[in-house]
Amino acid sequence: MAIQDFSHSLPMMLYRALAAVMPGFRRIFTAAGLTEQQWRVLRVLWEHDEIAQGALAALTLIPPPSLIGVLDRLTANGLIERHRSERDRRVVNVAATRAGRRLEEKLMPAVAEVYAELRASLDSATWTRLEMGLQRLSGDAPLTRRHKKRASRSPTRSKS
Amino acid sequence: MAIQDFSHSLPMMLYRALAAVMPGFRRIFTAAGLTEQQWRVLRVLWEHDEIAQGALAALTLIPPPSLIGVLDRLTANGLIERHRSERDRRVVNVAATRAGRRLEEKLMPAVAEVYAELRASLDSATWTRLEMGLQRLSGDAPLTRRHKKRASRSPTRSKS
DNA sequence: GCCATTTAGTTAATATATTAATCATTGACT
DNA sequence: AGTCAATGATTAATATATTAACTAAATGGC
Repeated sequence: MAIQDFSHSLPMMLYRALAAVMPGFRRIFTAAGLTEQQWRVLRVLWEHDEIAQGALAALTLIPPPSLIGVLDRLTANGLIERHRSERDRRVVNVAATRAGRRLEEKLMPAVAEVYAELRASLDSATWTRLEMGLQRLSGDAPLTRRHKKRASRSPTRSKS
Repeated sequence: MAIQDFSHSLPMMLYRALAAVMPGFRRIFTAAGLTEQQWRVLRVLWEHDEIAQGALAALTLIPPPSLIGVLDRLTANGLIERHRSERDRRVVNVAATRAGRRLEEKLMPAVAEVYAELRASLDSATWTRLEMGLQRLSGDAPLTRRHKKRASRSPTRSKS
């Protein structure tokens, strides 16, 4: 019966949640001349110094064919650089340029502020349960707060 | 601090949840020669007989400029029809053709099955809390189970 | 050391998203 | 009636998503 009502199906609720949440952030990106995908790439590069395109695609959730064009435009704007790996010549590593890194200080404060407002729009229990539900959907480890696992994937990965 | 870790930001968690959930459904659509957006349009038309494009865009979450092309292709495939309203000649009404309606019986069972599996992959409390959190994000009425509202939007709208 | 297989990127073709601008029609107001 | 602002749909330009195919480089046998 739940699925009968299309508008209240889980996928549509997820899409609506994104449609409600993203415009606030997007305003900041576009004001800086960035698309959402370009922002995501930079956001990851600020946490990683140098990263292979495959890993970048996985972290940004940008499909590899789309990533090509996103990186092309970021390169054209002088925000990133691509270096082919010497050890494995199939791999292309990506890094932010100085200009790309400078955007972090320029944009993160405003984004953090919008994020804080978003966070404040829900009570803490609802927020936590929402995160938990989303993690379960994504196949992530349950991660109940009480028995928190330590570094289930990469060993002692810092959250820089 | 939460926002520091990009991968666990709420938007990325929403995107990851969709990326985890949609492929199961998409397999069914594409096997029937439909895109996800075309499916969404049909899904709404099965519940509505006839609907204006603006309302259709809102219900499917397909932006009006994109909807044009989606409807063009559905029309080309004989699954829908467009009729310009006589009362208000700006309005274009959309309806499923017989072929479009036939797809409901052909596809809904498989989709309902995937949806049931998805539903079963979470315990009922987690599912309910997830839905609640998503509704709050979307600015929907809180809708706590205990004090359920009756038909807040359209009066006694059937959930056919 | 050679070959089949796999892996990391890339290209191609089609469909959709985003933003701004345009067009016809309607409604309100004078 | 006539003008103006608002509405519903559409077009245009650019960016991204999706799927399949393709290339180059590495890897695991044999």
